Amino acid sequence: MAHNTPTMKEIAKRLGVSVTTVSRALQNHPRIGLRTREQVHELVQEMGYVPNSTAIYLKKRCTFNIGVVLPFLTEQFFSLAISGIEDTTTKQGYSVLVVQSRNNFEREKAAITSLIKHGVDGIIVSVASETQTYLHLDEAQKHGVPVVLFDRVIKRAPNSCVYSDIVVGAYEAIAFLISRGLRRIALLNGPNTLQATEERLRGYVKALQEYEIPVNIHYIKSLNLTKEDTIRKTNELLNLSELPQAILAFHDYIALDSMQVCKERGFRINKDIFFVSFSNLSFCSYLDNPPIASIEQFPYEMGEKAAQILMNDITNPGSSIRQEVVIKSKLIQR
Amino acid sequence: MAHNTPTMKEIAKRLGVSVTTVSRALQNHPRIGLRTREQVHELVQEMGYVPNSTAIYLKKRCTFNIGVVLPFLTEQFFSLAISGIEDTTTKQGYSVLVVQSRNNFEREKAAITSLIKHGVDGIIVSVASETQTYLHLDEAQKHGVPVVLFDRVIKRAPNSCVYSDIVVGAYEAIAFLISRGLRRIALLNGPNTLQATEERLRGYVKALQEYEIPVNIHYIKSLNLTKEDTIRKTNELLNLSELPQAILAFHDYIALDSMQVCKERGFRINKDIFFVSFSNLSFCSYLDNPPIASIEQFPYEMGEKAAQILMNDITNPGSSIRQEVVIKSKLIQR
DNA sequence: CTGTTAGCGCCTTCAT
DNA sequence: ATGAAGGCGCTAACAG
Repeated sequence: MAHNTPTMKEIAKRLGVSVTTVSRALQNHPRIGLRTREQVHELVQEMGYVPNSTAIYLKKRCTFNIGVVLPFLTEQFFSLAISGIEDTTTKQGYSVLVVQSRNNFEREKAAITSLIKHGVDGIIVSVASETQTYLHLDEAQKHGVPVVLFDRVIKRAPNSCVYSDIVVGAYEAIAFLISRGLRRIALLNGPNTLQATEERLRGYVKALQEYEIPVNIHYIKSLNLTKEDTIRKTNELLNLSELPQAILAFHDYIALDSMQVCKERGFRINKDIFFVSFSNLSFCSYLDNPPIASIEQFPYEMGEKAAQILMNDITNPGSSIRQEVVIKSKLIQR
Repeated sequence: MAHNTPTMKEIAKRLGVSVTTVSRALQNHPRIGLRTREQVHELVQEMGYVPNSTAIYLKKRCTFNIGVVLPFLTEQFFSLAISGIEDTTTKQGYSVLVVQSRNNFEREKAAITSLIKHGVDGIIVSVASETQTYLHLDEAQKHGVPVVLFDRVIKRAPNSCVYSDIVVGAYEAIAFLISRGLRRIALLNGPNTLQATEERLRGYVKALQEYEIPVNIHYIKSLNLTKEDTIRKTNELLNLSELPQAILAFHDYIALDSMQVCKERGFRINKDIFFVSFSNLSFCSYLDNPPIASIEQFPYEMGEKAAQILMNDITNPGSSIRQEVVIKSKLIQR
């Protein structure tokens, strides 16, 4: 329970100077004797002195920690986003506190409270599928802790946010399938609480309408993102008298589970039924029959951008205006 | 740059009591007026007071943060381990600072220094493939920050560590292949710096010897865990006049890349050449031809155990004796 | 039951 | 060029 790092006080004592002098030497303050500065730096090396950022916090009011709250680290999409966040924040001396919400609203709320308690200087959030409100984000703002949302954003929230142009992505995916001569296209969509769900639907409908294909309500399923639900809804699609020829999945994980159901029921992937999905996860390249296309959303870049905005909000608390950044997605054919 | 959380001082002022009283009320100190306590709690709610753990740190000498350093969050193995760590530490009010080393020693070293600077109470490390020394871990110990290693451990290090019984795992994997009638078995092993590499080799050799199969030195390759190297070494194996019938891979990611090379060169997976690997990653179940067996290493449990040991080291700094915990692995046939 | 005092490690005026 | 003093938010003796 006790860090025993040497303190400035000890260095000062061994050098027979005041703590102030040591402090200034460490900050390369101009008005300090060259000789003294050198001695201090030597001793710092020798004693392995590390400044106590916790104490600095009390003065400067910042911990150089930021918090990240997201559904699952195990989804590559999010771990890539973390990498983007980490790379831009560490450059500025910030570390990253990671908490998983597991798509549970209560956990998400607790995570944010906990992060505030731990004194983070800012928070980046990708909300849980359950989350329907942004009041828990307000709490952070109230404490002067800026919040930036990414990917799973709540657009009516007052926070800056970074997300990809899902409507366009979904539109292009459907257009691609239609160009392949497919017309009966189903949509395994996400939970209705998510903005991203609505946008996929918009792109889907838009493309169908443009190509004058009637929208079949039975082809549109809303999932809660659990495996069981994916299996159930896929079976519902496969039980229809007018079988869909293709499925646009909410993301690759959903596609994978759905594809498995199809295979088990004797459908040949990308022959009897085609798949297109979001995320473009790298491991799909190992599949014999991956989705024929996937919408790359550049999670690393999204994390990067979100971190940049947050860093800016932290550094210039005054000038922080709400930003909405759209990362262009890209349809990758396989 | 400024958290504007209400402080105890303000609560005290509004209630016309001293800060101490508020402090005690908050801790449910026995010697405090019931009435006062209630008033304090009410005001805390109303003002949204959150204790400043940074300030508490100065007294208690603990930040309730722990650091985790590991190669890649994008490897499911590690993100599962994080979940195990997170679940056991959050129970005790600790948060997790995550830093990725990307298998680079310098990054790992910098990560540890940074974590110390951020005042973490303890650190959990899975070392980079490049790492050959544990001197950078000593630095933490010197600062009174306990360190626990997991999975990628350095066993001659003075730290507690948690790892799986790789020798047994490799042995069972090879025995399994032999029981399938395969005798020419190659080993795509990890970098020689890792303990885990040597252990895989031990298990491999032991099994072959027990079944009186000569060890062919050309069947044993040491990889640096990059994709390029995996491709190169797999090609070397496939160029041998006596082709291996099976390959034991360092882990599933290696197996996947290696399998792809085999496929490209016209070998049929699990017909012409069989694969077995470590990790038992969930997404392998989506493959048409996954490795016929994989050694499950229970990363979640490993993280959990490492966190438990660390929590104990932090809470009882005196009684911390070096522990070495072995998590039993399990051969999963597919 | 409550208040006073001192101090955790560091930074920042204000003096010297 | 250097020191002394005060304070960031909180806790913990020590007094009442």
